[in-house]
Amino acid sequence: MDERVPRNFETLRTTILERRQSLPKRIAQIAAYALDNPDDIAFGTAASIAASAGVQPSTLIRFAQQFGFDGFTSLQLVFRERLRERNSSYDERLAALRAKAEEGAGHRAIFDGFVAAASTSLNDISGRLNEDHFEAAITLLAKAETIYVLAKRRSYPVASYIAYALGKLKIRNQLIESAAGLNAEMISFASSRDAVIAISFSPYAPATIEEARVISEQRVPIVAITDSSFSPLAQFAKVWFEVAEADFAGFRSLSATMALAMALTVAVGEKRRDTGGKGKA
Amino acid sequence: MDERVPRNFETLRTTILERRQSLPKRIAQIAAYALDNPDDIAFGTAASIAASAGVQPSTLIRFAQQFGFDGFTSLQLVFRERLRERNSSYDERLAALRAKAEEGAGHRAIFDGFVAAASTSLNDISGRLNEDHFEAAITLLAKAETIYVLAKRRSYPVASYIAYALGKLKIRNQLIESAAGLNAEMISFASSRDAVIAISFSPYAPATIEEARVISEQRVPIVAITDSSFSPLAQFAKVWFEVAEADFAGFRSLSATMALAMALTVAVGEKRRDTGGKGKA
DNA sequence: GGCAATATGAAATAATAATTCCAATCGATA
DNA sequence: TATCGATTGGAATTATTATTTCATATTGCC
Repeated sequence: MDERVPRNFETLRTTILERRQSLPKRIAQIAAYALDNPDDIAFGTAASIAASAGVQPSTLIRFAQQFGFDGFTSLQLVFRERLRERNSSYDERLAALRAKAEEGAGHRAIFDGFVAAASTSLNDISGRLNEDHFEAAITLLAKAETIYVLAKRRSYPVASYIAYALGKLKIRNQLIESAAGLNAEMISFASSRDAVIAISFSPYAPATIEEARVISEQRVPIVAITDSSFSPLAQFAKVWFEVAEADFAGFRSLSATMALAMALTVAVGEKRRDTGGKGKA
Repeated sequence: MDERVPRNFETLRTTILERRQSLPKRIAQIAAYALDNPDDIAFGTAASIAASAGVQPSTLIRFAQQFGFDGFTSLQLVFRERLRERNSSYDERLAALRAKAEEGAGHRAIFDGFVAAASTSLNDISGRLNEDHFEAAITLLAKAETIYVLAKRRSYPVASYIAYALGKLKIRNQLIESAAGLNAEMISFASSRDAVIAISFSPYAPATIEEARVISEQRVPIVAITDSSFSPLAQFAKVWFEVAEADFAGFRSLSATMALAMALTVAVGEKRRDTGGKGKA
């Protein structure tokens, strides 16, 4: 009999499929599990995998031996190698986009650069959102009578979209935008029954920070979206989110911030509907 | 001080980079190794990693503790999780996000939904951009003395970002935004030596359409970003782009539009620099 | 230059995990 | 249905690996 040890995942896979019919019941069970959950094999321990697959650890070892390995450990190496090698197509594509963009191949490259930056940012935030903070922010905002939205300059587009969406959801809101002197007055109306969404990224617009400070002194709770824990916004905020946006050509993406902002807004709208109407519960 | 344990790789990475300067020598050595060889951390044993990084295993554990983990094992989990996630292909991940979002599993699902919508839109536009149109638009805008930016409601955030970016690039521009009656007057100043970027999606804001009509009658060339060839904007435009944004919970993403807008803006800036300054060549 | 606090190395120990072993069960065959 | 060989479960054993400890070195500070 041909007693080659499958050195790579594909060979192993083929071998397993070939012999599938003639395998003992429990061994076949593991075989199926292994092909369905290769990541678990790569990371798990013999005991944990065996439990997930519904067999005994010893059976797992028999499975490995059946296919010419000398134990579970060497079988596992194949599954780990696979993970190392299989560089995700997504990241490759992104890297390619970025590379093309960076070598400056015309205007198309600029476009690719911005698409790549946006994708990267989204990808990033998707794994990074702190759910507790998210829930806390929603709860806080859902209770507010009026939601003030505070952002300048680069962050202003996000604020204006939040204001638009809040309006559509019939949630009372006030955009604090004007570069003129009306802000101070607007802010002075805010009370602890209201709430603020403040957005600012480095270099932080001084006006945003100052207004956030004033408003926090009025005991209005603040939800901040910013870019690091050292952000001056963070210290005034009840809840804050760290969003790392990738940049291109000196302009940072807004896609992650936008996605977070939209999610917050819609979630607040939903929560209000559930708890029956606006204002403090 | 807020001593959160970085639960995902990106957060950890950021934290490491932030503290890099203040870390003890050997710890820093491991930090560098970890960021350079994340796969090794994911798969190796404490001893093997320590050897590769040129330190003692105990130092590796101290490194983990320094960052809030209770030992090497829990640190390693972060590196493993990263591999797991990286490895699912882009489309798989998107599908998973969307599925989770659609089965309505709480607020987190809302967030996932918006991230998925944004990613989808970006993915879409990336393969779809017409390069000739793109070049034409850039040429047209680069020649303009003043670039007027025209958008309301949902599209307004994009317009405001364009205006911000144009400003940063020192390109004269005028945002036509006010809901009050000043727009007509503003528009009346525009001439054929200027240009317009107009953005509108169904349901098209009547004001945008009307203003586009008027301005096109003044022979001001228009670059439009809209959502279909039936868009009333398209008929007034010299060049127009079709952008299909995915939506979630009734709110469409803006990510593709944003990326296109940024690319246009920056490309125009670049073209102007190349052809020596602003205005008509 | 001396002292305290911090960092490091190396080995001992504790924990965890893989493997082996043996008894029990199952299944085919006569 | 009795029997043999193959298969399986579960605990015992062995191995590997993480963690702790403690002595030593280094650094920062007065």
